[in-house]
Amino acid sequence: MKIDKLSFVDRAAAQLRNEIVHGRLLPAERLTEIVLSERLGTGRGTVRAALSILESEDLIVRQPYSGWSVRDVSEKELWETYTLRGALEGLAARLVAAAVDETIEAGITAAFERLQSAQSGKDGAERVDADLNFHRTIVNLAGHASLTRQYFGLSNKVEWLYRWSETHWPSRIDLTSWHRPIVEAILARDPFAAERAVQVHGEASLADDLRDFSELRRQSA
Amino acid sequence: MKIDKLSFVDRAAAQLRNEIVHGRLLPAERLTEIVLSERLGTGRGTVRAALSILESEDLIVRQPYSGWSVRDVSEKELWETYTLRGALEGLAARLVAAAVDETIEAGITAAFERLQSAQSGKDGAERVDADLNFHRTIVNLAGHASLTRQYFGLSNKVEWLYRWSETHWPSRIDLTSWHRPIVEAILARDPFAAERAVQVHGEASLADDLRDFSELRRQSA
DNA sequence: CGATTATCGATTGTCGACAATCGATTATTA
DNA sequence: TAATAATCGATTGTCGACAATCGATAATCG
Repeated sequence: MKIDKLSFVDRAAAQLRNEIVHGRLLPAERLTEIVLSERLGTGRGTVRAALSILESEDLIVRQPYSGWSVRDVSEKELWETYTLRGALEGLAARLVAAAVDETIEAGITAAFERLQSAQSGKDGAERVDADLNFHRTIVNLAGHASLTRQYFGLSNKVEWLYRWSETHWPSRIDLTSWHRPIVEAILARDPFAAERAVQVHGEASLADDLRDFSELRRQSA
Repeated sequence: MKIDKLSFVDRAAAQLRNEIVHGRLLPAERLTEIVLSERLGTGRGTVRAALSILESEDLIVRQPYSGWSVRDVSEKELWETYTLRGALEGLAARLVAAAVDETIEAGITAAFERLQSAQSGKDGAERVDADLNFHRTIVNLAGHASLTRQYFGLSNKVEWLYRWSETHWPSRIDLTSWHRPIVEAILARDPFAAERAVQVHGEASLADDLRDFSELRRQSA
């Protein structure tokens, strides 16, 4: 019988990824292999391999012979992440809209309904989860393995930035109205409109986050 | 003084990447760490880290406790790679077209002129290089670090598939006419048209490669 | 005193040894 | 004999030790 438990490396990577994305490891925070090795109870080589994975996901940065650190947050980082997401998710939306069937319809509808519930509820964390889930759902329904793979890393960055901004400046955007155009375009089987809706959504999200961020900058300055 | 020579890991990764992209390591070929370790004259841990990098670039595949192998070529692989390239390069073209200045104009023009020279020349390898260079130039001019990074890995896959098809079925497409619409849209500072031109080009390239590939399949069957 | 060089502690880079797992082959047994 | 279990060689997974490099600080020298 084949056992498919995760390797130590994958588990270490998952834990560190989680800590970064949820802000328990702060932006620009220094990461030393031996310290992490002791904290995670695993060898340094293992930690090193895990850090290498997170580097390939662009969550951390390495300076040779000097050290690793969590990426820093900046306006440019926000802009790059959101524009990139627009491009990948735009492709996904186009593909999904061109291949709507029962499965896709059910998946999109369920994700959108979850958004609506979260919108009326008071749970801030669930709002964030539902939002991220909606976008990931679209990508996963596109039937494009490489895209799903690429998007995985990017969506972690999005989640990281999203939670960061949410922690410091909780947003009150209307999840339902912000996402409805995407749902409608997909269900209308209009690839071009779906791609466009995703891009518009991305630009609006970016503007929203950028406003929060510069406000935050102003306060701490 | 700071020495910035590449680490053993990076050098090993570069060499293996090169061998895969140029087809010296065949699609689906099995890679064993100890063998590579002896061939590259470096430790197994180093090779392992290099393989891990190549895996994150989607050039090779790992099966836990079983081994590594070069990715296999398939219609789906071709479709995914080219559609993904279209999305990323589309974003790049849009950004470039929206920010045309002397530098961009010079860069695009130079890349296009190289294409034209290669077109009239007889050197098949130079045709491929010039083509790949043109696309990479657009992305590099977009001023988008994350995009450049993501595109790096993807462009290696494109190069790999391109050379694979070129080896087995040299193409005689007209490089100049295939790329001129992109150049014109960018120089006309029309972001929308530039993105569209890139997508159209991508679809045509895909169709071209797919035709070669199925022909190859037919022959070996 | 200012600039260059040597030293030192801390951290990463590299390697080989040992353990865990896999897949195939052989042995066992109902 | 066919199905199941034990064995074995090959390969990957994990770890700790040692070497290389960095940045800062102290020492040297004009």
